Amino acid sequence: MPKPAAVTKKTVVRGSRTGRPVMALLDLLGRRWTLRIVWELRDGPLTSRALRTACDDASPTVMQARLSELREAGLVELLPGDGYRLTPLGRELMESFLPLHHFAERWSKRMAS
Amino acid sequence: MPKPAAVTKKTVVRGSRTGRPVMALLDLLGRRWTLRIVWELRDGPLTSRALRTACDDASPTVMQARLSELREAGLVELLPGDGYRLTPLGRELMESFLPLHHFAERWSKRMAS
DNA sequence: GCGTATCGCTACGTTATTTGTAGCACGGGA
DNA sequence: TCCCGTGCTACAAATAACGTAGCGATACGC
Repeated sequence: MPKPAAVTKKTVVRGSRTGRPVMALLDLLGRRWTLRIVWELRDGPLTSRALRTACDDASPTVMQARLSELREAGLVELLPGDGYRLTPLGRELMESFLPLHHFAERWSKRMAS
Repeated sequence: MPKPAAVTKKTVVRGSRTGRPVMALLDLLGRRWTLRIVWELRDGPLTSRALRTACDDASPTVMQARLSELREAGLVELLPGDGYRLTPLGRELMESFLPLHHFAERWSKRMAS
């Protein structure tokens, strides 16, 4: 097993030495594809391969790693038959991200001008 | 590629920069230390070294790379004498991030139990 | 049964990114 | 002058991600 428990073993290390939860979240979300995965799951469950396709065909290696981390973080769950979906907690995360989505629109317009 | 549209649910955009601002933001923030830098600048300007110390002593190489990206994105600026600080736009980003900060608290409590 | 398809997931070699350490040029005091 | 602190960079080592292939399991149609 190459990567059994990344979140509770490494993430929390790098992020939460000070005990601030936001650091752990910053560390978890500051990895490639993590935020994207949550974002792509906003409209419903996706199979691992559909998720991979949705995420610019990210490599399955890192995809599985992120999914394991997100599952261990209680944000994503696997439903046999339907694929992956956000847990209620993961949905909270997604909704908390919405202001950033709206900011992206303003940011884009501001940068274009 | 192998799967055109197995999931007819959303037909997700492929390519982060093909038109959706949120993808560009996701791409920018999905890099190590980027979100952390914005977060650490929330209370005022910091010198590059103070910022590095605040960010768990991140290497100066990646620090400068992120700062260049953030400056190019119009989110951070350098004031000769005071160090780096958020631009008004960067402050908007930081405020948009606050819900995620609050979520982190709930997430931490939920995970602890 | 068999062949084929999908699913979640993994092995492994190659490539890209990050790290750690050292150091540069510049400027502002003492 | 020398000493600091600033922003910033070089460069090899370590790490993370990529890309391709493939596994075992499951579910179909034949």
